[in-house]
Amino acid sequence: MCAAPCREPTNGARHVPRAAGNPPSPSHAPPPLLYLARPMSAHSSSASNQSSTAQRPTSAAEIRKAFIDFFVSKAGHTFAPSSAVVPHDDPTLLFTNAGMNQFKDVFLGRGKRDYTRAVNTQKCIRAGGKHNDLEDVGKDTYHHTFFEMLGNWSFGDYFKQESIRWGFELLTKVYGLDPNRLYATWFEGNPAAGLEPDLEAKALWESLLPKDHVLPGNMKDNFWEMGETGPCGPCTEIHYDRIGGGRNAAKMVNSGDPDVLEIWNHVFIQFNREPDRSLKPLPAKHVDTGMGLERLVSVIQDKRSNYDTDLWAPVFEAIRARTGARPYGGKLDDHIDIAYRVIADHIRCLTMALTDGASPSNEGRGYVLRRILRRAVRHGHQTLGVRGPFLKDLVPAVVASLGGAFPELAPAAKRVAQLIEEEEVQFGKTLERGLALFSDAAARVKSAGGRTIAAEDAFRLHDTWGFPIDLTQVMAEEAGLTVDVAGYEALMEAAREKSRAAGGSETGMHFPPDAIAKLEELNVKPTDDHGKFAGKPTAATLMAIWNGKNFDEHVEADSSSLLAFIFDKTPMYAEMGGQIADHGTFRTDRAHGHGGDIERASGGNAVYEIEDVQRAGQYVLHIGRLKHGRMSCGEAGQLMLARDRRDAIRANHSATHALNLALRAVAGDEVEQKGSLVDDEKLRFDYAAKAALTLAQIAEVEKRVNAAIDTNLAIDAREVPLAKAREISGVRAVFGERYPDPVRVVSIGATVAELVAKPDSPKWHELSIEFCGGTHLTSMGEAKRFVLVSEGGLAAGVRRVFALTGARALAAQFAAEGLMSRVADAAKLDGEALVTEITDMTKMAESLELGAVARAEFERALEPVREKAKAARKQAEGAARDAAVVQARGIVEEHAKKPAGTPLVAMINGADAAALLAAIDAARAKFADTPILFLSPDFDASKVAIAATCPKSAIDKGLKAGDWVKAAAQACGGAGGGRPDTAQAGGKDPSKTREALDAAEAFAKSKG
RNA sequence: GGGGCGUUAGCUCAAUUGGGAGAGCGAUGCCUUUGCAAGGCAUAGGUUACCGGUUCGACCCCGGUACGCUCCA
Repeated sequence: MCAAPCREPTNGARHVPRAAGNPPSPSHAPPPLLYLARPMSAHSSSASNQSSTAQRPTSAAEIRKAFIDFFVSKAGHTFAPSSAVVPHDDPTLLFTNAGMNQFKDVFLGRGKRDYTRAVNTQKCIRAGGKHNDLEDVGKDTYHHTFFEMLGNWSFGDYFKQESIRWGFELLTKVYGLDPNRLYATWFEGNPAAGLEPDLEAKALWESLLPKDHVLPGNMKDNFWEMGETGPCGPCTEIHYDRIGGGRNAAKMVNSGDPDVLEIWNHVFIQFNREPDRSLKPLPAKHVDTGMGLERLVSVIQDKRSNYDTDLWAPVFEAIRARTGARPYGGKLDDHIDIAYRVIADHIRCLTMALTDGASPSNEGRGYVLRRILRRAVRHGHQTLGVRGPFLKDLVPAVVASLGGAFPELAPAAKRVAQLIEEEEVQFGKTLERGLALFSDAAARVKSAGGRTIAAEDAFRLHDTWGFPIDLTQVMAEEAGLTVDVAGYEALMEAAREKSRAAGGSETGMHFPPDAIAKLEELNVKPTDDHGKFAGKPTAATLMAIWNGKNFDEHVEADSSSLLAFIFDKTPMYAEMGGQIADHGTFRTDRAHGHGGDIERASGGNAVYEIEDVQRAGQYVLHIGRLKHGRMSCGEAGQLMLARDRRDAIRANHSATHALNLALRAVAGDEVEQKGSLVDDEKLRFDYAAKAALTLAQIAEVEKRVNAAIDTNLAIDAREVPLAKAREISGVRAVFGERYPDPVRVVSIGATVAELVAKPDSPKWHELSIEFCGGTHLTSMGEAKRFVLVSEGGLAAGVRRVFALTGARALAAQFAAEGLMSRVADAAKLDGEALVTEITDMTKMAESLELGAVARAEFERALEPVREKAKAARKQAEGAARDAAVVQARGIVEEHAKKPAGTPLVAMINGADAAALLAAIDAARAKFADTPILFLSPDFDASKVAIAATCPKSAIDKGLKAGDWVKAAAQACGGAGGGRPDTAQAGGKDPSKTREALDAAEAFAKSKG
């Protein structure tokens, strides 16, 4: 049994061609390898005997398969398919960024699997958040936004020895890598952090590799942490020297040399990082390894760059075919090659993410995707000279290269391409607007004789129009300008700081994994929550009291501190599956049990109010405050949930199921649930659909759900083995969700027994049958009424509806009826009353909860009433204007008798500012060279409107309209102003109209 | 989650310090033309997203709501 010598001397002799220009190969083959692999431990030797004789994997697909096969056959690892790259059940995570994500709950001690060893290739995206490789993509040969992570795991099963030995065996015997080119690092310890060196890993590696290939590493490189808090531990990294040739590359390990690269990391999880930064040993030790497939393939295929492997070739070819660019040349500093790498990487990432249910948007992960798409589009347009949407045409190439490993790609390809195209078109529009803005800024700079685009402009282009700084720079360059980049960076930093400073704080109860372990130590049994569906008052015993840091034996009333109580059993529902938690109380009554206690003096009864219920592993935490008395562990009492709240939640949850079915019937079979939220006030349902619901469709959906309520369909829920449940025709499961086995089936209109008895009956397609662990009504009639209150877009291709049931739905219906009759009555009103009634009803409609259909009907009914008010207003305005003009004509006639050029000052009745201006126009038509000032008192509104115009001749003499009206306005308690040629003003005291007229006359004379 | 920006005629967008809401395209009508393309003249089309506030006066300033874009976490 030998490792390297069995192979032909490929890796050493056939040298890697340099990416940019081929340097001469080394002139010699490496010396024969002297190293002899030590015998594997008995534990690990048997399963892989055939692998040394089997065909060595070379293509990416074979390499991927070999990894999985090795661990499955080697030691009973279970193949756990890649979880979605969009983590549906972990809001703390933007994208799945490591293989261990789907096992996070296991490491945290909150979840269990029915296996202790797992293997897979995980779809990962690193862009945004803690791991952000986006900016590096394209510039080098090994950063990717999307990549596959091969991994194997032990959950409290094997540890360092097996992990390292199997890893070595896989690399050297299955993949045939030269052990003389492998290096391993081990954790050197950190006295400051109280961490011992990992001498076990060191010794293991020294038994496999030459001693000078086994290197110590520090906290940064060899101690892995999941996040600020959480599971962590020392790790050992395996590095590979691409050059080889007998050299010792130890110094290049972890030094950034692209030829000596980390290929596999084995993490030994044995601690938990607490919020106070201290480390606590975990109850069970785990292994978590990760090896980047793309890198491994480049090593095995003996390519210098990840992009030179068969994983990328089809995508590059698609880019070339679509854009007409010259073929990919593999050079690092060539713009066209950079564009190839960026586009290829990004389209892979987008295709995977969109397939798994994400979509570009303006926040969160959708925003990251938008940025990725735009970056790819820019490289395509600027460098490769494409016009119009083109990324969408690359989707099939990604499907072709990865569809084999990820079967979900092909069915989604069409939808994904469409989403990408829409987003490309949208970006085109944004670009156009930004371009116009840039032209403005550039023109300003040039006309001012400058050569530098101001930092403010560059920042605004970026911040408001999404123009990346490098794009602004390129465009400035083309216009012969530069950009104040330093100033721009400063503004960006200031904006970031502002955004950070305003960040909010989180509240809630921290319940770390070792608290769960402690509960087990204390012999507290898992909470029996079988009663949660019935929700009946339950006699329960208080088993543990968690105060946020420790477990207490007793606790005194204190409304300010939040506690978590664990009972032996509970009727309460913990927040899960989009249904919020129950509220309730736990009461003890000591007075009956023990006579003469101190507690008796203080009333005896103790009350714990439960504000939230959460699951932690097998335990149910009842989070709340002790309002009265004192409580101790072991004490018995009564657990009671808030019944009204529970009933409202049940109604909303059952209605959500009925809604799901109705939507499918009305909007098409492709309607797919994307999420839902059920609480005591409303229900919210997100689903994938191409188009918005029309009003008629909303009405139809309501009709169908209400029909289910009116016929009082019975609801049944029962646990069924998962495989059997999946056979039921018409059953719907949520995308990306993991279901337990057995799974609970909730059916409306047929019993679960009937479904299981005849799973393939086509009848079931017309019923709501869902996998669901929530609380439901026993029959639909209890929901009383269903009203869909709003429908809107959440992201491209995703719609969100809100709906009400029960009393709230009836109230919405009642309010709508009231509003409609008011509209009918309003048609009879006119004048001021009509206007205020319209405003009032509009405000009412805004503040009330109304059905979407009712709201639209109200708007439609109100429309003609609005028209009427509008017409009346226009007519009144016109009449006022006409009246003012008529008066003005009379005044003009009178004034014509005076000497030409005499300023005209006069009063007009019943004119507002606009009418006065019309009057002035009429007068000016007659006397083009005469200063004119009109005013009009309005005793009802306690106002005096004033307007004036001055010809140029008067202005030259110092009679400016602005000053003139001011003089008049001051005489009647007002103010005003305007330009020299026309001005308006107003006074507040109509009784002083005479004084105002006199003041105006006097002012004109003083300038005359 | 927190910022920034925007919302004006059917469309694309203007509107100087708060002082009389405009342009181009489109629409409609008429004229010119054998017809088409086009041209000429004229007309209609606005609660300046919505609700409040400040002011003599608000598209403009302030606050709130809705929707959209965008940046940062």
